[in-house]
Amino acid sequence: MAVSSDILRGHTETIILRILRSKDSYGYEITKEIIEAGEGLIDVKDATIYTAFRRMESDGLINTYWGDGTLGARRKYYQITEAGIRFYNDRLEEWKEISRLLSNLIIGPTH
Amino acid sequence: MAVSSDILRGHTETIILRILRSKDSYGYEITKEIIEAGEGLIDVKDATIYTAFRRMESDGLINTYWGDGTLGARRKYYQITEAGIRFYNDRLEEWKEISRLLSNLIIGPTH
DNA sequence: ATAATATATATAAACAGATTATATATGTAA
DNA sequence: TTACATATATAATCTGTTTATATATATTAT
Repeated sequence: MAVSSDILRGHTETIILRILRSKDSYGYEITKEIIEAGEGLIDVKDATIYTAFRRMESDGLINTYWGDGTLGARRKYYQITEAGIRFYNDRLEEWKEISRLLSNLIIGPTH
Repeated sequence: MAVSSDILRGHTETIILRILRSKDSYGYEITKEIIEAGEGLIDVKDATIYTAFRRMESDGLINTYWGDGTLGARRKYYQITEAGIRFYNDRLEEWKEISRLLSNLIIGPTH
């Protein structure tokens, strides 16, 4: 019963960066973390995360390195860059304003 | 200094329906109303509104009629349908949940 | 007068982020 | 040994938004 995928659109990079701000992580873990926090309402496809990674890496928002390949399926870790931190901070401030404006627009003045 | 157009994506129809819930309106007026409520942060192109109208009309969310064409530029008015009201109510409840979850995902547990 | 601007609608083509479908490979539990 | 969870990757497709363009009337400034 997940929500329209357009709802996440434009927030995917911000959410990934928020997670990477506290610790390095990898695609599979980030996907699970978003779905868990979404309480059954938010779904993210793995392909969305991996294509976002490519974009963010070429934009200089994240760096990447391979985890210890000797055990289990190999993990590719991502690390937030200085530019990524700045990008996140901008988007965070933006969200605080935008969420208020969107609520005004969606709920309206009668409520 | 408007925000990424992806932020609005998926909310456009909900916002239009919220406006039409209180009174019939037309494209130009709705566009101005959204931009004004957006306090300089939210921009919507007229083409976005008009293409949304087409979609919503074929989905049965709105009906249309021409305004009095004898004065000024002709206006095409839109009216919300019963299906449109139901659609809006669903999206409104959805937004109340989603905005909370998005805040969790974007701001994180440290704040 | 006439140029500029505001009001008003419409649509084809381009853009871009998300999904679908598919491929590959390892570890673990039944 | 079958099934499932873990783990990454990308080409093709989908879809809502933007860009660009066209058309037409009303008002304001020069």
